[in-house]
Amino acid sequence: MTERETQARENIIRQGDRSTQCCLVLDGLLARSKVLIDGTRQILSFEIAGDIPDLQSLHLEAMDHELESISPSRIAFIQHTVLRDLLRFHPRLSDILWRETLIDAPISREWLTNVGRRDGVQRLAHLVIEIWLRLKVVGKVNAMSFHLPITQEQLGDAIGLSTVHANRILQSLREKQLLSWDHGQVDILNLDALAELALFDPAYLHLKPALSGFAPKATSRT
Amino acid sequence: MTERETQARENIIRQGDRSTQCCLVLDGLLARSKVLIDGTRQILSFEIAGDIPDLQSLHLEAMDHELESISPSRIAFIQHTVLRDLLRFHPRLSDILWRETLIDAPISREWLTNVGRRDGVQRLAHLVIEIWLRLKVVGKVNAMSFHLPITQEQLGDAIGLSTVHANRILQSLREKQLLSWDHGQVDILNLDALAELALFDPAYLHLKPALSGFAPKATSRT
DNA sequence: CGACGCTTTGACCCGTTTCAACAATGGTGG
DNA sequence: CCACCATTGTTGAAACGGGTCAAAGCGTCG
Repeated sequence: MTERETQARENIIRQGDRSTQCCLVLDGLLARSKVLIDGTRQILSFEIAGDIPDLQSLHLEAMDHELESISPSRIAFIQHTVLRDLLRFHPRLSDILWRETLIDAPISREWLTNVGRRDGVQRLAHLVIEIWLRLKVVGKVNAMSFHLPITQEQLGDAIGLSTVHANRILQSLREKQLLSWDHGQVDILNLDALAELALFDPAYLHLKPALSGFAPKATSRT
Repeated sequence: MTERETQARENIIRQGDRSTQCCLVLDGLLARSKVLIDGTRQILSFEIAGDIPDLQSLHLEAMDHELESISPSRIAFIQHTVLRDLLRFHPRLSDILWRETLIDAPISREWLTNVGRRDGVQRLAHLVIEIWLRLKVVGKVNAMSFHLPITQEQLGDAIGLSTVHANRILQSLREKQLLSWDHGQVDILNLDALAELALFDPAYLHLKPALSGFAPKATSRT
């Protein structure tokens, strides 16, 4: 097991790579993304402390997407062989890691729904709440504020919008007094309104109930 | 283990359900989908013979999406308890099933990219090729033709478009002589052109190389 | 035959993209 | 310490893709 510091915008794993190790995010912010031949990019997820973005490489041969650092980060690498030995003798751990990889898919599906069926304002609101919740679970939020050092271009790539439009949507949410976003410092000013606007339902994150601490108004009357 | 025949448009598993069993598609066509509070729907994936759509329920408590039959289908149910007993004594099987669940995420990510970064024509082309390839692997295609009995409303829900626009895009692909689509009978008339148009790269399906039998022109010159 | 579900069409509207320019910021080297 | 350059954020105008609504074809089945 080795540890490493990355700079911002560093490529960690490339599409097509055949990994012999998994990486664990200790601190910082990474993103997984797909780059199409025409150069357009879709960010698939953000990876924060505690995430193991490429755990899938344990069973899938080639990486099907890129993994890059957004901000300077600290990551640990664990050899597949080591991990496999561990799993052989600790079946419980196997289940835990299996569950871990399972949560990838629900999040991707929610993002798919986000991009496919919500408009720009909703998409941004939804993303903000997701990140806030996930950061909260690992203790990286300060009440309603957190640090998300992404550019508006990256924001657009995450929610399937152009940079310019991402900017305009940010402004509209600021005008509505729903959030502030300045130099990567995000502040949720009205969580309930934001959640209702985004049609946010935290179920897809599969958090332990106690950790969620957030019962969205919008979905409680089903 | 029990077996069951479903009709078309039957709900198999509901969002929020806590399953005690997994289902295996023996024949037919199912879809997973999310329904937002405002009634809009996003289809997340199509499930064909050989798929185990809710294998995730083995480790995740509640379902985060719906599972419905599109056409009359045959499905088998296996109790979690039975499966868990099996896994305890056959660690190899555990790995195989783990790998199976892992492929969910890449497909969702590709769909996310599809909806987020491709235009309508590309989205439809991409979907058609994916289904064709997956059906081919399980021997359900006849050369370049296959059966995909979905309505244009469902098609729109899958690629994040309105029904009307899905219709118009279908027409444009027909006019370009790229495919024909009549009463659920799909015929790919020009695979290469379709793949290039869609920027299709089959890597995300994680098929064994021999099974793919398809090296898209568009990506081979990277 | 009539009803129903699905496909197709037209017209109009709106969200989003694109392009281009400009402002703010921060870092670099002279 | 300042001039310069590269990023990033912001704005406006015009164009376009896709959405919406409503009505009309079409096929199938009881």
